Amino acid sequence: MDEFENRKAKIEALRERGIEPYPYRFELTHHVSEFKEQFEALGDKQVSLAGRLVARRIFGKLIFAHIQDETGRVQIAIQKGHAKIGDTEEDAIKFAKKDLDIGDIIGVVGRPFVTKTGEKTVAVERIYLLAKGLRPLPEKWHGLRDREARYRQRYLDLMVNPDSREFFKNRALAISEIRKFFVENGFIEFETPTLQPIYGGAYAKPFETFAHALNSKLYLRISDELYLKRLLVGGYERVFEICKDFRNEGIDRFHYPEFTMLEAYAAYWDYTDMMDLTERLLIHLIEHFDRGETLEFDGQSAEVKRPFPRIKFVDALAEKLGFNPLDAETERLVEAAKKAEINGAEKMPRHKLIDKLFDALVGDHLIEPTFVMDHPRILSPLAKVHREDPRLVERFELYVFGMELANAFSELNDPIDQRKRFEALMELRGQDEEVPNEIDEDFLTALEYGMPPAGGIGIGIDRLVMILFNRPAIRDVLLFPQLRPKTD
RNA sequence: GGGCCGUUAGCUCAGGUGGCAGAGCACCUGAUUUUUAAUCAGGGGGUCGCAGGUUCGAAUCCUGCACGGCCCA
Repeated sequence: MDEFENRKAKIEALRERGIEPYPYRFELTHHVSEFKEQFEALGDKQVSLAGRLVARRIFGKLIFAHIQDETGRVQIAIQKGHAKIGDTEEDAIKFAKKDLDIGDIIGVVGRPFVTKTGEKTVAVERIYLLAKGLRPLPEKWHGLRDREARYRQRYLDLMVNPDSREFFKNRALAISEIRKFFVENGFIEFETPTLQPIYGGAYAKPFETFAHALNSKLYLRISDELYLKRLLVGGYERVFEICKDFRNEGIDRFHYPEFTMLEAYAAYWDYTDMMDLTERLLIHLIEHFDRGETLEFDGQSAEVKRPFPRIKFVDALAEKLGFNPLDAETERLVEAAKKAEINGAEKMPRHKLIDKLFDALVGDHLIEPTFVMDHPRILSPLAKVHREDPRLVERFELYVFGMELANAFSELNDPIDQRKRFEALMELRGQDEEVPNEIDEDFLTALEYGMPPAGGIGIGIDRLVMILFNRPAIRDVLLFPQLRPKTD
């Protein structure tokens, strides 16, 4: 009989003895961390704790075991003549030896005491089975190492790898902290559609679906930009949203088709105000999580100090190329792209060439948080033309450890110019499959009613938590990454 | 899409040149009232990712496929 069958048999045996292996409720007085923190003050007071039985050492008439709850592990001691099964008067020593298994969820009622070796322990008076576990836990010493298993069965990873449990909690706390930061800065969080009839606000291949009730094709959002801007038109002045965006593209260490994005827009701001907000946010998070002045990521380190260095897109690229990319013949850019080992350069539209060249020659090498400013106009159809140079737009991207972490504009609010930019973009359709399916006329109508001048930003939350907590692969910051179905 | 690497017990991993499939943890039986990777004695557990091929004989060599990882596109 294998372990699974063995444990299943125990369920029936327990029920026959009147012990329910899946009862409804248990009254806790303390979590493990509270029990340990309040230990001295507790004196001889009765406590009750619950958690998963994760280790057990049997000495005949005495058993030491550890239970694990969300806050940590604590030792419990079950002594013959002192501990009873549940609410009965039956001695619990044999129950704890034979009926319980490592992996079961149990509750204990008992009193604090310190062992010979000084460990804070619960002397058990009553022990309750709260949920029988049927499967053996992964190895107690090495935990669950296999990456595939950790992704496919994240619950096991969380159960046995404390690092993993801590990280995902921190991710959640970071997102709460980001929300708090924006709210404290006067922003209101709104919810905009995930299903959109026209995908826009970014360049990306969308996921498509069909709504029977509307008899129409819909797309999962690649961005929420055009909806948040409608809210500015409607009269809200500072808006943001943290949501999933979907891009039907490749998966690698830095890209995943379903990712978490923050977008925020502030009326009467320009991109310099957004830069200031971005710096403050990043510094705030680093301080909140006590990460020090130097971030470590994937074997590299970066000093994070205000103000972040600021470089100009065109100047930085021109320096690497030896010529100005804006004036250069396209052939010259193709040649440079080949030299930089960018594949498929011949077929690339000009804007893409410049984008790829920038990443390869400049962006990938920006380790410390750096603002790259004032991009060529063609790359940025939603940004306002630069107030000093009409070939550029007012835009910045924040690069950290070679990754693009944020993207912000002085938002284009001139409806005539916006229409021209969309039309220019539509001419690229066919050349570039990431161009939107059609012009969002309703968005243009909204702009025609007047949108205040505004600064806007998008921040990749997955990447942000990657650098904040030094997790160098995006799958390691996602709880349940998609994998192909496993066959045998 | 291309290159390289991996897949062996529930988990962590060994298994030169082809020759009876192993260890530790976990599990089962017994002993054990201060252990904490408890200890001692004994025991059970395998479609070696899947499918073919070569061979007297394949976990091992070859081919294809699946899944995963890393790098490139």
